[in-house]
Amino acid sequence: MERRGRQQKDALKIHLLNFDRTHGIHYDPRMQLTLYTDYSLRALLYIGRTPDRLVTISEIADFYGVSRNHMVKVIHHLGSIGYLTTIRGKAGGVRLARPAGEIRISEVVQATEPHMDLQECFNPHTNTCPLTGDCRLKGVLYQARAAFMGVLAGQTLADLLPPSLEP
Amino acid sequence: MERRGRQQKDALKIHLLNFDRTHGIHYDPRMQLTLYTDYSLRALLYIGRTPDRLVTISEIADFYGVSRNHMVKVIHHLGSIGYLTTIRGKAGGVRLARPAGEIRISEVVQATEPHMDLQECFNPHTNTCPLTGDCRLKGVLYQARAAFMGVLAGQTLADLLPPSLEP
DNA sequence: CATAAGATGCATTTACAATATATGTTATGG
DNA sequence: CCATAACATATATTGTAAATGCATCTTATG
Repeated sequence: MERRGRQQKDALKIHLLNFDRTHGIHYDPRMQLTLYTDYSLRALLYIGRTPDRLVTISEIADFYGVSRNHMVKVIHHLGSIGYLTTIRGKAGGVRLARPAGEIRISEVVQATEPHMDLQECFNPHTNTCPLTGDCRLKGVLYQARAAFMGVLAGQTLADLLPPSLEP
Repeated sequence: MERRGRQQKDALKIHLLNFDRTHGIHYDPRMQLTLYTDYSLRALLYIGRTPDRLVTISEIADFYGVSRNHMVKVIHHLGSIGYLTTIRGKAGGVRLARPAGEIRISEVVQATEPHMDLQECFNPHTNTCPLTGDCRLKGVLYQARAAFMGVLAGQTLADLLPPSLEP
């Protein structure tokens, strides 16, 4: 609510599907990463920028001014898939479980953005489009998605940290 | 509801943010185009495949088995931005307003997918991330998005039609 | 002029991202 | 050894907007 709420309260809101040519305002995208992925990347950035000590979830959430509950789940997930070492108990906290140079951004996005079916036809289980099989659009969208992920595959967390933190 | 509804009723549903490691099921993406864009592209495909006559909105909606209401708005919008010629009245219908080879897929997506802010920091008006300005992630995501759109920019509607329809 | 087509606005539903709450588990430091 | 501070986990609630439905208007033709 926080993030999009402000935007939506300020703006005249006419949904695209309920498009009103007298106002002609378009808003609200879908080609976006979830806030969950956003927070995952931000958490890694923060932790990567603080390599000398453990950081707590509260610290990260406070820094970004976001819900601690969200961050708890983000951190837990990143820990469970091997990006973070989490240490319970008093004086606990989290740190990177691998060198920043080995954390590939495309992999983080894939791990946090469960699937990236751009269109209905990407999921054969739910697809209903009768053109499937005789339609070249899907292939093109696949290529586009591959190009997108290809850029992210060329970057690691280390590449995204400030130069001063480079080894 | 139709499209995602089926998928969601069949599957065990545990939201990623409410991730449950005992089940461990991830679902529900966000890196996807809106159904609105989906329908826009499908409508263009159908109309492009029927170059010899006018087609009606009902015909398109029936073909794909989707809401006619949706399709009405999609067609109207595509008409208002110059992709379609719409003809009212009895014996009316729609046809392409330009040759299929001049309808660039990237432009259709941009016209129907209003903005594509992958992350909060893409919109300076609502951004709250304190790293902005000292964070290299945004630039990388920009590059990735550009790569995505670049692939779509290399394709026109004509490229997506069956070979038999090529001039 | 009845009818079949698109145009338009508004109301409703539903999904789910986001958030909140509650409680459990672990480990340390005094 | 236990109070406390940290992460772990499950469930419930909320808010937004995508998706859909419905009603009516406008246009043109056979």
